Amino acid sequence: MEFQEGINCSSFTEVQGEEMDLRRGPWTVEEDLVLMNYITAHGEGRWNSLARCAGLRRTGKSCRLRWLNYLRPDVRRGNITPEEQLLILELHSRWGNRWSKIAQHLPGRTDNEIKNYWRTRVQKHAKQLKCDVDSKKFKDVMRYLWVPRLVERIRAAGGASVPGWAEEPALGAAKRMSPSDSFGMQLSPPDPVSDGYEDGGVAKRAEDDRDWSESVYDDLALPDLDQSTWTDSLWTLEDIWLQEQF
DNA sequence: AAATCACCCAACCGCCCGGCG
DNA sequence: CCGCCGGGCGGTTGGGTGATT
Repeated sequence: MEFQEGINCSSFTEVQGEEMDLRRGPWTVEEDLVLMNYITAHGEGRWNSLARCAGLRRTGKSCRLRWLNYLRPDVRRGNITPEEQLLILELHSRWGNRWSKIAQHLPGRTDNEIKNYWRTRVQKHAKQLKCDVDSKKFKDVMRYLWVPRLVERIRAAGGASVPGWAEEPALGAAKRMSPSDSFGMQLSPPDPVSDGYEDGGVAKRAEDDRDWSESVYDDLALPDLDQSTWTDSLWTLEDIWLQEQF
């Protein structure tokens, strides 16, 4: 891959651009280097001309995506921490699928990563519950089972698995979302030992994804109640709790 | 050991919006 | 006002990989 940085971009005509067959698919190490070097030297923006001037046979969009989602120096990768999960749950409940907006509150995480997390994990749990992620049923399970459990995991881990950042905002979110410990407990949460959360935070996805939802949901005994009444009462209690807090 | 399955995630696609001539 | 273009966003897809049979 030749590096075209020296070429005057204005002389790099549209015709040449059109004649170049654009590459697609996975990025090579060489392409990554070219892109990083070019952005280091010239900054980002103007992605189409950037792609041309850097000598990359990629669309501007492709370059932008590669930079933002992968090459940017401050990009964090790896498992989503419980703190981050908590924030995602809370912010999604507030803003819906506004992934970029949500990502702004999770430093180093990209909208793409959060979106992937939501689709692969959260929606899967909803599927296991045979309901929609937007349904009351799922929101209740999230709020009264998932969130308290995440809070517990964060506390058990000392609440600082992401030094300097996640501790406060995530627990703040937890406080806003979780009515109270005692309230959570009244709902007879499942035995943590039986559903894969006893490992003290050594997050193995298989354990996270173990089929907890059915047994968990059975514990709630929802089918024995009129569900709308049940959920309505939960929301009411939540409102009361919020009023008490603020 | 091989085949199949399930999952994850990087990358692409299509749409939309705002700026500009 | 209109059309074009760049950029951003959410949705979707397909390859890679690890788990399971």
